[in-house]
Amino acid sequence: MARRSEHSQAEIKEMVLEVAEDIVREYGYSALKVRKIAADIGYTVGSIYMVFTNMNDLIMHIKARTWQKLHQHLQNQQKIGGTVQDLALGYLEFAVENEGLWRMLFEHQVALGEQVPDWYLQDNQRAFELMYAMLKQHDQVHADNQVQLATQTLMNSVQGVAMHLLMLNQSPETIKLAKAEVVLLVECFLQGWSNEVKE
Amino acid sequence: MARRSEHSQAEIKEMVLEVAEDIVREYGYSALKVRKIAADIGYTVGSIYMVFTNMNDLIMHIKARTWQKLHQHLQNQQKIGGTVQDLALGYLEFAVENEGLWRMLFEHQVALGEQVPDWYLQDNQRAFELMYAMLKQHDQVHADNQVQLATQTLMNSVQGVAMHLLMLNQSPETIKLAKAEVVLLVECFLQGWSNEVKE
DNA sequence: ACCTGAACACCGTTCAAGT
DNA sequence: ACCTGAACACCGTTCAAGT
Repeated sequence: MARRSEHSQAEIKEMVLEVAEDIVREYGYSALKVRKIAADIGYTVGSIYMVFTNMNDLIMHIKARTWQKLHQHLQNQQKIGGTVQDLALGYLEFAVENEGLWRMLFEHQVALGEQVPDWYLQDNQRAFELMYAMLKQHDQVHADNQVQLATQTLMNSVQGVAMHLLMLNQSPETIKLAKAEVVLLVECFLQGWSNEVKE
Repeated sequence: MARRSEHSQAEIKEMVLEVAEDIVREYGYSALKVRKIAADIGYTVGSIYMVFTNMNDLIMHIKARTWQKLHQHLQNQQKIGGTVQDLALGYLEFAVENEGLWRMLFEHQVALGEQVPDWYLQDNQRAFELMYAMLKQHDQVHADNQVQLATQTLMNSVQGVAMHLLMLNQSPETIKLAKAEVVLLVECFLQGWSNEVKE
């Protein structure tokens, strides 16, 4: 036993992430266990601790990758002439289509008072960049930091609407309701924001 | 051993909820364990299963009580002439002051595809009622179901902003930022909403 | 150097056995 | 009828021992 060297450390790391994501997609975050991951990649538990310091580390990497996937999703569906509303609805769509992974972003939290790693926050922030660019483009009156604040506010709001949807049972009706909320949110917020007086 | 009858079932239930909330407040949801609860109330593990069917049941009751606490908090701080913004900032204030309990509302989720109990949803909804009343009062143009939609949208949005705050480390600066986001959100949303054309 | 798998401490839940 | 506490299955993590 031992010393198989069939896969490099990097390959094992990728395999772990891949099967872990499959588990979360299919059975949800609560079903994610080391032994299950080990069995699925054909190694034993100890191997996972060669490539991740612990479960928390592994989970943070999956969460970071989910933000990357969201960014990708928003980028892919972005067309010329795309609106802020399209972007917000794209976010909601991603959450619905990736329920398990998306819910895990919030079901798992660092312990009270613990720090979130910097590389994680970067991937989190990057998913908001497209919204910043879009607001910036359609606006002349606000300063950069005001656009930044509006971006954060709007994205966090959309997140809140999506969160409420996924806390209930997803159904065609609840999804329709969440979409209506996002549409109303974007519509009202943008109108109010563009009417804001310059300082 | 056994047959102490020092406390009624109802009393034990209340004691369990009380110490469980203390644990979550101080150490967070991840520190909530049956054995710890049992030790804190001076009973053994088995006793907890006399009054709750399982941990999930206990947790759902704590979460329901947190919504009740939020409702209470909003009701208490409501003055004559209070604005929508005051209400939204009151929500944020509650989340900051009750970080552990509030975070648990979202850290704990029912399993993928599982149903949320009805009595829980009722307590959740009730915390939104004050906002509905306030929007209704300051508005003449919208139909009831439109006011309902606006209430959901606004409350979920505030929730999203608060969630983002509590995912990071709470600090005077991040709290100030979250407050600014809530203020901007309410201001812009309300202005846009009141300008909406009647159908 | 890489990987195993037994061992450890801890977890939620059950239930026969005491009073 | 009420409550105990040992037992069970399962969990994340470690690390001496194999190749």
